[in-house]
Amino acid sequence: MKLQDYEMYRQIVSEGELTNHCALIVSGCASRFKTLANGERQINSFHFRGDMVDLQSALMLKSDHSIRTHSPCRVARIECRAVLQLAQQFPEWARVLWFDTLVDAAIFREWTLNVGRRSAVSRVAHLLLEIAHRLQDIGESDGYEFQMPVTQTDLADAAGLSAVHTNRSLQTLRQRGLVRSFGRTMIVLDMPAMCAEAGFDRNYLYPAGPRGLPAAV
Amino acid sequence: MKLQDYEMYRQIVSEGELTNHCALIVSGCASRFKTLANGERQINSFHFRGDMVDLQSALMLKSDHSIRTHSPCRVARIECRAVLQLAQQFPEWARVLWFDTLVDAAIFREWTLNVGRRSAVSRVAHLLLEIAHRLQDIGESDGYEFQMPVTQTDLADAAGLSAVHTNRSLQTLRQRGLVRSFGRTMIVLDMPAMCAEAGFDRNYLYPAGPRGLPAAV
DNA sequence: CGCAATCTTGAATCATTTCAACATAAGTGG
DNA sequence: CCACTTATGTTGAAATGATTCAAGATTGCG
Repeated sequence: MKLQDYEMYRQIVSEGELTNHCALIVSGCASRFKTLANGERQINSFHFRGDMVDLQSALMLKSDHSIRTHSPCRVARIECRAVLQLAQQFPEWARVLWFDTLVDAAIFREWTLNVGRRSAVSRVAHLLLEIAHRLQDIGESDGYEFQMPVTQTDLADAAGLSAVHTNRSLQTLRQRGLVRSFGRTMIVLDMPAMCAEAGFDRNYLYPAGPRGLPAAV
Repeated sequence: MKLQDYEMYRQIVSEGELTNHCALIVSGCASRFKTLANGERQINSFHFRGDMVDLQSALMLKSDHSIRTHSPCRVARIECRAVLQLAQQFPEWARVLWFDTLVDAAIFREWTLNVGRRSAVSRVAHLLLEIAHRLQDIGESDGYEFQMPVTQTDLADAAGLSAVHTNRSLQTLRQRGLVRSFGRTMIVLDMPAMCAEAGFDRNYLYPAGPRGLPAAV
């Protein structure tokens, strides 16, 4: 295992690349994304301190997506072999890793719903609420106020919207008094209304844990 | 383990439900989906013979999504406990199950890209190509010709489009000579053009396997 | 201070949805 | 085998929602 520091907006992993390491984020914010031939980008997930991103590399030779930092990041790079051995030797660890992947998958499903079926305003609201919860988990938010970890352009790539329309959707949320923001600070003013607008149900982030096991990894 | 038969358009699992069993599809076609409060539906994946759908139930108490049949289906229902024990006792099995979940996740990522960033015509083309490959895998297609397992309305719910626009996108593909179809029969006439239109790269379906292991489950 | 990135705005265009109607196919019972 | 019914597919026209482009305002950084 080796610690490695990345600057803001650096690509940690590139689509199609052969991977030898899994990456655990020690500090900062990163995202996983895929791109189209014309360069359009779809962000699949955001990741923060404590997230094991790229866990799939343990079993898959090539990465089907890229990973990029949205801030300076400290990353612990763990050899795939080591992760595999862990899973091989300790069934409890195999289960924890599997569970982590299952949670990932649940988040992807929710995002597909978000991008596929929700209105622009709802999509943006949903993303904000997910970020609020994720940051709360790691003690960087009280669940209402937080520092936006990404730009509106990146938010747009996560929402499947243009940057301009993402901006306008954000304004709608502000005008309706659901959020307030200045600079990078974002504050959810009316949580019930936000959840209603977003159709947000936190369960997908915190699935009732492994049978007979604590849910937390 | 118990075999169970379902009619067409029956819900096998419902969102929020407590689950005791994992489901393996023995025959037929099913889909996983999530719904919005207003009833709009987003299909997350299609499943065919041999697919372990609902594998997540092994570790998660509640289901975050629903599963529905698109044809009469025979399903093998396996107790979650049994699946867990398998993983617990045999590291190879733990690895296989984990790998299956990782492939699932890769497909979800591709779908999010599809729905979030591709044009209507490309989305539909991409879905058709995925279905063609999946059916080829189980010997129900030569990769070009197959029986559409779902209606256009369901295709629309997978593409994140309205049924009407899905129909028109399909017509565009026909007019441009990329596919031909009559009744439920669908034929890809110009595979290179289809792949180009869809931005289709089969790798996400067949990730290079577990290190030192055959990829197939 | 000045540059570069990010955010915001307006107006024109384009893609997609909606609605409502009709056409076709598939399945059911007489 | 036909008439009936229902599900699915197709069409056109109007309305909506989102994108694009190009410009200006603001912020953060060196």
